Amino acid sequence: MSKSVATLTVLNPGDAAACCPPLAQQKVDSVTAAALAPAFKALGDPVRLQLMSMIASAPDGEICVCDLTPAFDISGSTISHHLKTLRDAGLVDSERRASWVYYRPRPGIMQQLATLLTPAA
Amino acid sequence: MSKSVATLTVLNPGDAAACCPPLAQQKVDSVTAAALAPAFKALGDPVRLQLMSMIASAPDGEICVCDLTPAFDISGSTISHHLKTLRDAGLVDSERRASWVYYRPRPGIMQQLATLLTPAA
DNA sequence: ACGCGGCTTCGACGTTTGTCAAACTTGACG
DNA sequence: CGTCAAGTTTGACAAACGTCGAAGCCGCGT
Repeated sequence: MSKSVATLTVLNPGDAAACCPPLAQQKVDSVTAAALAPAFKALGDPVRLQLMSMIASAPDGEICVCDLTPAFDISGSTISHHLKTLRDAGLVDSERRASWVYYRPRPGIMQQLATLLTPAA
Repeated sequence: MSKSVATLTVLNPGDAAACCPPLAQQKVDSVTAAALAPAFKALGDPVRLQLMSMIASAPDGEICVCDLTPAFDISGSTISHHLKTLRDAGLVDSERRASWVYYRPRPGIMQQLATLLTPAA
């Protein structure tokens, strides 16, 4: 009911559809644009870009919110809000363990976006 | 007054600095995040994502606004506004020729973003 | 010189966003 | 239980955004 090929999986929670025609190769149709734009939008804030980077580069493949928060000068609730935005965009997953919540990058999606931005040929 | 190396040129009009450490390889510092986030933000709207695609995939390396506008259901002034956003983000260049204005992708920047999103190793 | 068509700029509008403080939820530890 | 610490949710608010129509600017044809 939803195709997944190797390292290239779906984007949004729910269905497949939106896959990865290199932006510069042919016009992105409006459906794909609507599906992919939110991911770029989520990365379009400096704090979230850093958060995403910290999560994606976490040595253990995941990182505790308690390790993210002190890296910024903004309130914990704002960090939490940004994390929710990343989650809603399908970029990360979260899991609660004991008192702490861990965030982990969602595989595939970054690859999808990278491919989209890749030069035509 | 601004370095340009092969296919990897600068991002913002004005200076270099922001280059391309694969997001998942090490934490993106706040300066880089602040420099790159606007580009993602610019791509974070469905209309602009399509516009960018149409510009980047233009057969002649450029495309007339008059060919962009009719592809959408929104007013010409809004299209123009979105194009300005893409221009301000350093993603495209524009040039007026006779009565028409042509947009062309700015080389390098897309590559930069793609590299940033590339998996760690 | 004039008008016209293509595009941008300006004002205005409702909506969304980023931020905070305060209230709430969840699990751990006495 | 009672409390405490870690995160999330809620409510509020100013700033930024997406959109439009109207006005402006710039080349071209007549």
